[in-house]
Amino acid sequence: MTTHLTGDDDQPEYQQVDEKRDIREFVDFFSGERHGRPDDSAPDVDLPKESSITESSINQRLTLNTGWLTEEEDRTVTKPSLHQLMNSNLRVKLGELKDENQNLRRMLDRVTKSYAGLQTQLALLKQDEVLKLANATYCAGDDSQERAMISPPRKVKPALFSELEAGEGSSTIKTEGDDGTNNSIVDNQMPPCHGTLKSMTMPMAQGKAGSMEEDVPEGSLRRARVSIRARSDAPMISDGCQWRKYGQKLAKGNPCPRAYYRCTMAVGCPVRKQVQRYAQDKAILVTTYEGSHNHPLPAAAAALAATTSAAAAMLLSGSTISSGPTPFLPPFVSPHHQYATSMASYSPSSPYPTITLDLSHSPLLSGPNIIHWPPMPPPPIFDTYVSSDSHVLPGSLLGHPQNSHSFTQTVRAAISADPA
DNA sequence: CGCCTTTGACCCGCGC
DNA sequence: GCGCGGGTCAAAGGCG
Ligand SMILES: [Zn+2]
Repeated sequence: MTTHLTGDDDQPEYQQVDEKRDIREFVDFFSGERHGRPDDSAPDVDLPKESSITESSINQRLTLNTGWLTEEEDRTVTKPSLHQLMNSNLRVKLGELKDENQNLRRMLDRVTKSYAGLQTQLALLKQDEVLKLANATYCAGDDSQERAMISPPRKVKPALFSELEAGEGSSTIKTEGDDGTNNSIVDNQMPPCHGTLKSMTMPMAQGKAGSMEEDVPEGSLRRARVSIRARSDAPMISDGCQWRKYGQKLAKGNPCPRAYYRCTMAVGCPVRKQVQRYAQDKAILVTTYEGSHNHPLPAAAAALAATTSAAAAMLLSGSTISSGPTPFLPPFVSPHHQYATSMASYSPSSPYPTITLDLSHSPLLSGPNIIHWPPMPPPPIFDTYVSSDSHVLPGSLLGHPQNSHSFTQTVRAAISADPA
């Protein structure tokens, strides 16, 4: 599991290099989106195939990603006079786009770095935990959770919960408690490196039965919570999993009821999630995930899981270090970072350590309803890069150019709510 | 017909 | 022991 990570030091580096390319494409894509419409229709990225070199390259990439765009442009630019006019316009636009691209690129860079850092931390934590926890609780497969177990009061029973609030502007992830949940599967929280892979590969074999020591003794108690916040109009976030509502209650402090969902993708899947809205700001949706899936997850779900786990890891690592009750930023995230892509905070409110990841300023999040991500994330370009030899999923999140893409997608997807 | 939501009852831990 | 609050169960009904 950690084998890969060991080399983290190096990884990030070339990752970046490779990433730059991807980022560029990525960025371009976004910029187009922004200028155009928020949604799919947006592909209007009207990059002309002007004369610039970069552009051509960009165009190519775009073409790869979304070929149709270019075509459209072609059509539009049929007339000569129009052509000229458009050219100038386009140039201006291009300039703007470039700027934006740069900004976005930087941001992405940071995000990527943060992510890499998280991964590293995760790996380290994992190792530590394994040693420490050896008997304490078993952390077997899951990574994310284990870090969660740092050393909270062990009474917590519920296991891992993560709330996800999607929003355009901000999203927060909280983690609390430790895991100890079961077997290894872990779904949501798993980092791509280990977890995802595992979960994907291993069917539900373990379900509940698999784990022996686990927590079952008390009756299915788990410990570890991760919460994510985002703003979304939709009632629920589309995370790639299928859920069945099994209960609803009014939270005492909140006029808005809290809904309880259970994963129905597999029969015995222990994963649950709760969705809640803020009374004051109904635009904010809080989704809490708990448990580990005992079945393979769709890419989208996996990505989200990875994100969550990363957040959890960050939280734990941070809490361990600073143990401060107040919000803190992970080491790898520069505080001054204007984008403040992710922020973790420790909440004293709950018995367990609670981490909050705040992506609020991340522009990436800003599209409320984007599309549903595809089940498998193989964007054209990336495919060529990665899918050929490595597992698309895990690899992408881990340390490939893709991961930035995946990450982003994850977030966006998370945000994009499902109009259920 | 299968899957899902709804909804009140029920369970359980916790504080008094 | 009691009340409270959070979480879950399961019957009943809805939907495609
Ligand atoms: Zn599941």
